[in-house]
Amino acid sequence: MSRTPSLTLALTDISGRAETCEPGGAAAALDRTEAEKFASRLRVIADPTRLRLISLVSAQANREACVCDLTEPLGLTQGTVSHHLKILVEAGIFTREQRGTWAYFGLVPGALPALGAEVQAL
Amino acid sequence: MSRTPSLTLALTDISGRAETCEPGGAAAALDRTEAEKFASRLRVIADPTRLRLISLVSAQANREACVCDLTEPLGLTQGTVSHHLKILVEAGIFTREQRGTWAYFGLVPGALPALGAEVQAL
DNA sequence: ACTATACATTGATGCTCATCAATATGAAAT
DNA sequence: ATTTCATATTGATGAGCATCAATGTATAGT
Repeated sequence: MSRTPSLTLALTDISGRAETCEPGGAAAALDRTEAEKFASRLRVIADPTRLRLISLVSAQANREACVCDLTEPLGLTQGTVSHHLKILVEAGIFTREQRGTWAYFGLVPGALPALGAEVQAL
Repeated sequence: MSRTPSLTLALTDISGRAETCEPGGAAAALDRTEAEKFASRLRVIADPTRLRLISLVSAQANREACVCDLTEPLGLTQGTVSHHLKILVEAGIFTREQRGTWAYFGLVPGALPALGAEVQAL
């Protein structure tokens, strides 16, 4: 990161793609590393348990939930749920806030819409 | 499918979700089978090789390509490329048209935008 | 200090799947 | 018919990963 940060890169930099803009929305073909990065981000939500976690938190009243709220409706071990939550947090999809003994997880605003937009831009 | 097909299910039936429409876009939590189906569709594009196939075909002049055009830029075996193309066709993302000895693959219009919209609707 | 609760981590296990080499299918040309 | 080219399929192999049981860590309450 040797360049001075710009204030105008927000919308065009979401995908991490080059700034070329062919008509019709088609950019140049993805190289190996670009494809691997995008695929690994998609793999985060390409899992039934994590999809259910996302929809469970969304359906929650406060838009947040702790592990103990999530382990029972999923029918999975507490350790497994904790594992998936960690993946979602590291992917920037979930936030994690510790309050006393509890850890509350919530959706990062705009994360999933951004991912969906990248799929549509393919 | 015992019901008479309706002409008005188009937009609401894309996701295969129930027709409940809570304010804020949050639907009820996905059950196990719904989540598995959605995840398996996402797994199709959560692969670097298939992402590159999609972008390669998109970048093609005629928006279509045969296997021999794709196997070299990917640096993979012909059998492997054929394998991924089959998965993309079965997922409804690619079309396949046989012309003589060649098989031409192209994008199904609207397939990826629909998938991206479902991600955004999470 | 001790106990109980909430969450994280570790190690092991089994399944899914991407990839290759090899072979099969099928169509076109000579 | 035979050869050649394009694609599909099969079987094997190895890597990634979801899951569990067990254990570790930290916080709150008694």
